[in-house]
Amino acid sequence: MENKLPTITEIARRLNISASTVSRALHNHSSIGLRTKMRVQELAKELNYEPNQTAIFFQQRKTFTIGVVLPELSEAFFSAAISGIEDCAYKNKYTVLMGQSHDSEEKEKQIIETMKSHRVDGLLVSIANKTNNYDHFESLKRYNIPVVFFDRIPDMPDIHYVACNLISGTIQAINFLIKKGHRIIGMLNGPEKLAASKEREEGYIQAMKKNRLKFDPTLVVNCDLSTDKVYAATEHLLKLKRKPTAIVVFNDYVALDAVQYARRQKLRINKDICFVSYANLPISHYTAFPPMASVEQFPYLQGQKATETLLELLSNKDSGQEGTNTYYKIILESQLVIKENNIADQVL
Amino acid sequence: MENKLPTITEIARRLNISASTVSRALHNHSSIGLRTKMRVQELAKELNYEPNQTAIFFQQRKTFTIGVVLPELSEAFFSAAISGIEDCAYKNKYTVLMGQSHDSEEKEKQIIETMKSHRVDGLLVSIANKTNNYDHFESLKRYNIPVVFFDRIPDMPDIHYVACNLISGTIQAINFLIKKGHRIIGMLNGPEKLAASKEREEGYIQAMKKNRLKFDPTLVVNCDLSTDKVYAATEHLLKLKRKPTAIVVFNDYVALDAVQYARRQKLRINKDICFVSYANLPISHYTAFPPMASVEQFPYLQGQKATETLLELLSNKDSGQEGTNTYYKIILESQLVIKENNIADQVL
DNA sequence: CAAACCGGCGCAATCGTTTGCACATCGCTA
DNA sequence: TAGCGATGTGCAAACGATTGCGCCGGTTTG
Repeated sequence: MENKLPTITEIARRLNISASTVSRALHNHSSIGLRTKMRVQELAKELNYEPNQTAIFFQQRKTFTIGVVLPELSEAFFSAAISGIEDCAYKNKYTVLMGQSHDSEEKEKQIIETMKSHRVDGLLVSIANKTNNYDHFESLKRYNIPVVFFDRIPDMPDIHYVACNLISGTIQAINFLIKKGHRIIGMLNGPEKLAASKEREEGYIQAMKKNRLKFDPTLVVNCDLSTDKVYAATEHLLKLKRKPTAIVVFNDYVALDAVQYARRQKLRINKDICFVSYANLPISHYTAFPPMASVEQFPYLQGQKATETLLELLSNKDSGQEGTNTYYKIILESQLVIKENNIADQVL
Repeated sequence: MENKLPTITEIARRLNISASTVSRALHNHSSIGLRTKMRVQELAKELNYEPNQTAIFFQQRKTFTIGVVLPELSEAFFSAAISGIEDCAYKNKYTVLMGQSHDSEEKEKQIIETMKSHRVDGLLVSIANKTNNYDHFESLKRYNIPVVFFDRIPDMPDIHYVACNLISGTIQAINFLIKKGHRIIGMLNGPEKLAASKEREEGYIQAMKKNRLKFDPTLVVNCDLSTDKVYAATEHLLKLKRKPTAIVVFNDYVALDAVQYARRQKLRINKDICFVSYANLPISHYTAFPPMASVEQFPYLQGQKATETLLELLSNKDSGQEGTNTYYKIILESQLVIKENNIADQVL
């Protein structure tokens, strides 16, 4: 029953020709006679021949596989991103090898090792929260394995990346709040060293300046994104003497927790306190107190663009012209989405 | 700059010994002298040697890769499942190749082909909604590539699978509703041919019987899960002469839409009409009108169990004893989770 | 008529690793 | 001194596909 997969040699044996002829026949090589081609292709189909990719990978030093390393598959942002990655890779006949770092630097390193030994052609990486040391990426460079970072970008020179410009989105968000009459606006930001956090703060500062409002650093708090810390950070903001009437929150999940906290304090959402956040997750449609607006970061698109970029790097590499020291830095503009039909505004 | 990856042959050349000795030294083979071992391992470390997996895969006819095929990566259920799969695979030194069918049979077939040619050691599959024909799975069997299905199980004999027993969960759900005083209970079910739909209906029927209530088939409607169809199905149920006071809905997402529809009809949720659903998604905590209860299906655990099962099949295969015609049919019990702290019950 | 050419095909090397087997060297025993 | 078992190492085949090169026979060309 052990149905051996047919090989090119087997076909050659049956037809009394050489393996090289079979190979060329299957590739429609011009130097093979029509009769032979036909015979080969017929038998190949009959035997259900399929080339052994592992042999080809080995021989060609190319696996048509890209590795994806990201913190958490079950987070909506990343699952949308990987969906975009997989779709794009699939269209280009690449497959996707996956690993999640769970935000641990150690695991990230190990995954990169595994992927390297699997000889992925290239990597897409969204780095772990806790990663401080970037040696493992440097080593990839030495071995000429291209990497495109997306969303969570390390602070390294000479890298390719795709990211969303959060500055513009943040400015839009602040402008929106100011137009609504808010003057004291807090920011519940993520971990300080994330570029994403820095951009949010940068946007915040710029927007305040443009609106001729004073930038008050005490209104910006950083925290990691665990529920406890979010509660604490929200508490901190709400207990300030200059108490904000609106808070811009790191993302929709965090906003849910912040809202939760505020409600426990008997604050009326959208009256006593307003929230604006990032991500624009579809679930917000259904939540009791969605943020008034959310900055869309287009994860699917980011995944897609990152994949396209990587594939381009790979094709340049194949065609020999590698030395080009240009680095792709692709910035998507974020986009503030204002929520209509806020359920909380409706009658129960 | 083109830093060639070091090979076993390179190490052998430098040390003036043979490649086979190097190979054995690196594997700590007992027949290699201590001195030689040391020298080899030292140089290997110095050169940062890493075995070329593609060569090993090729040689050993084993890739330490499992393929995962599922409908939609960005759905919470599947992203949790794949998270479990990846974690479990990683622990056992396997990597995960991914493909999403987007519920298309055609794409599912193509992905299976790709994975076959990538020589994955085995597959984990949750089948596409629209898959009717199972030939592509039969062919895997012929080639002795083990498959473990999870969650969405095809109606085939002699397969391995991991699934959640929804009957018990459904019975719990109905019992819960009956205890709350409901007598006319509707069911908004998924596509008829899904085993998951059948189980829900089966549970519904059993629960009604046990409670000595008449089973009224008109109270059960099937629909695909698009928003439009859900609206239509909800409308249908709510316009019945024997109008239900509670509805058991296919999953939390669908429940959100059903709730949406009911509210547009000015129905008061949890008063005029109650909902119970499946999945127990964390977002339900934050939604305005979460179902009163939800049947947890443990996606992460399912992924994990499915992976463990597959790995066991693989290790049996390696140790030669394949013929065993036993099929793993692993059933997890689902679990009704009753939502406390229903936001809708609270004061705005 | 010889030379050049070309279509059609096979030979053999290559990729990096593993592994069965043979071989050499050693000390030890009978 | 022959024989033996360890011990340590190398040889070579194998995995399946690709590809540069060369060979053979036939046709065209000068």
